[in-house]
Amino acid sequence: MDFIRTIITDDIKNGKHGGRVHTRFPPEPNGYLHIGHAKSICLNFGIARDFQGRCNLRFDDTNPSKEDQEYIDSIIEDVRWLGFDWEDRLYFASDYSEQLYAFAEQLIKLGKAYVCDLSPEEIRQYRGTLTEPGKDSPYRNRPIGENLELFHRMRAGEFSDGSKVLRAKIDMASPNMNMRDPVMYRILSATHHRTGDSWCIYPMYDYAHPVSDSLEGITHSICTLEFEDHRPLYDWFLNELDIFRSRQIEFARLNLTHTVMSKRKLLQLVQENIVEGWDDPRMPTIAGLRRRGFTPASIRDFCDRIGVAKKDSLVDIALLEHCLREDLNEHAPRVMVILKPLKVVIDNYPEDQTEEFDIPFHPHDPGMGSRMVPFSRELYIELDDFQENPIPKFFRLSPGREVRLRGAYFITCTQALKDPGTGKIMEIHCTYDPETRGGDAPDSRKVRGTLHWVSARHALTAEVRLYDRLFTVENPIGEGEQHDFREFLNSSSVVKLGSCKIEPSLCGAAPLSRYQFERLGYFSVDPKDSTQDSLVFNRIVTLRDSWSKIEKTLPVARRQGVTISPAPPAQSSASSATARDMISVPEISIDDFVKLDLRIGVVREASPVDGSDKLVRLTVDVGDGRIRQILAGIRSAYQEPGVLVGRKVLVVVNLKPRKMKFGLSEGMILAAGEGNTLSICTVDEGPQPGDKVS
RNA sequence: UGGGAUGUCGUCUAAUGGCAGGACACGAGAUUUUGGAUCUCGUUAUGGUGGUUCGAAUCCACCCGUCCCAGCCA
Repeated sequence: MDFIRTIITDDIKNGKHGGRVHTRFPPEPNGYLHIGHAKSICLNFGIARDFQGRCNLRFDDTNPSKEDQEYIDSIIEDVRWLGFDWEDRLYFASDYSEQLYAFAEQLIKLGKAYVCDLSPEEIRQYRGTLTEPGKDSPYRNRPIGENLELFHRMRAGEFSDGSKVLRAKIDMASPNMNMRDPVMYRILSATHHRTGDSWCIYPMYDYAHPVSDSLEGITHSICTLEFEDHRPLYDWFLNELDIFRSRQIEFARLNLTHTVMSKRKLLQLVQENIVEGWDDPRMPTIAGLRRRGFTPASIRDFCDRIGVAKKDSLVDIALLEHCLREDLNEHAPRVMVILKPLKVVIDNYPEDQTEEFDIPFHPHDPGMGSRMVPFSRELYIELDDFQENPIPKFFRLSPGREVRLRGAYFITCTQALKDPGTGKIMEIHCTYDPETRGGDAPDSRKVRGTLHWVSARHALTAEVRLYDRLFTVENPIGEGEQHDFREFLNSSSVVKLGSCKIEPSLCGAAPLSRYQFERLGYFSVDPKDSTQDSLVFNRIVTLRDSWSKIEKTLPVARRQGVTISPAPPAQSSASSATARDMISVPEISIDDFVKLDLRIGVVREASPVDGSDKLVRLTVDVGDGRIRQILAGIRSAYQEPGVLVGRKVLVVVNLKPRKMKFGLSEGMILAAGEGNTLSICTVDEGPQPGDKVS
């Protein structure tokens, strides 16, 4: 149970509010809701559900200059879609205008509020700073009668925008800035999206919110951490007015890796056409997630799992993806779609023959039924499922190899036809084994791979959009002040494939319906760009992919099926490693690589590590004023590590130190090669310890 | 440099003076007509230093790190 539910449980136990629990979700209609709001929605409505209470939907519409009906509509749609119900309790702070005004008059009469004629600039100056107290406004001690009269005239429209405000009279010397006579009302001659032109003064959040909560009998007013400093003010208004006392409780807002959450930055992405609108499937907005194909249940599950606390956090988007896959795995029907088609001709299959296979929609849920999938002599398979020179551990199709076509037959590749000019594979030829109909071998021989396929003659063509994370780094706004978050945009966050081959059962698929494209991921029908005869699919999320992990650990050259020929010794003076040595480094992106801080270091000591036959203990001076210990697995090449003393080496210095059995290792040194051909990259002259290597 | 918060595995989150647990991620294995799913196993944490106590993530003191606050925005 989270800390808020603990508080509420205690309140109920103590009979507070007669055991009544009433929350509210209070969005300002000035933007679209995002997944961070979903956390708040799930919290507020979830608490109401758990404690047999109620939750209101209330729009905090006190600033007509930023708000719009469009946002109200989208917010209502989004909260509903997430699966929550406010019954008849849809409220607007603007509905309380008269009450808010009357309470303000009451505070004036109590001598707790005054009309102030200072300009915005003067108010700022009078407020003081974080370390110095403010000073009283010259209008602070206006007589009550005069305040009342001026406030009436403010409402009547006698003064220009910004010329006067109503302020609470609290304490200009408070260490809490919010208590230094905060503004309660400002003059704003703007047309309000709901109240039109009937008002020209509008209450500020700090005043309107506690009063609105109180009016609605909200028992627990849950908001985010940045309002913690406002709580004394929240309580002050309710106390001075002596009205129902709601209790404000703050929790940490949601941050997600590989995206941004602030309304301002999301707006920027939209306005600068970095994305295609608020509902772009890459956006973390509810509208974007919905269009992408996310299920409301997976978002609710995610919000349950991230918990609620007061610590600032950055939740791994992998958790969201996990919740999605868990839901979709259970509920999405399986179909076969080829993203990048490669034609396969089955030479021993009769040219004019067609047959159909009855393939279930779900491997473990017979209740989902099945569909007939046509098969013929010419098929499409995935381009990636064929390699002429298969790399290690690749167990799909290659010349001479047998694989299973899902639910159909075993086929064996006999030949690959290449474009003589480019060497590109154009078409492959196979034979099939009629005895393996349905995908089982009568002699129970095994194949390593099972491929998805689509009959060429029966296939439909569709567009498929592959979406990926919007940003390449975990926290685009946390990379230091010299960086703009747009620097980290993922250039391949969307890849649109125009001529994908889909199985005929997909014909007429409904907008937003979700499928698993076998071996590829989960996809849904784009509701905006699909038409009756041309479907567009969005990739919601890939399948978990253990192959890509295997692939990443393979050396670049092997992965591409390149034969490495021995290279001549490198001429470079910066390194004694050869080109051949360098090529077998696992691939990382340039973005990853630039994060490495490589420095020249001088080896001061080098000795074998007792108890380890691989490690060498080095102490290295990298010019930062202290000597680092580095444990390196280079013993095989340096039986007598002493020879390294005095050499200049290349050190990665910005790594988190690793605690090893034999001590702390504070860096890595660059080495190349394998087995006993391994050698450390050394530098012979020029650079000094601490020099940056680029 | 004022005030308010907050520090537990890589990440999120439990443990309210008594065995530091779970989820995700990661790794290994089994299984598999999706390199999916499923199952089994595993690695990894109380910011630091003192103190109180039989016993401290928890209480106390000091230190350190991070976040928020000087809108007539919310």
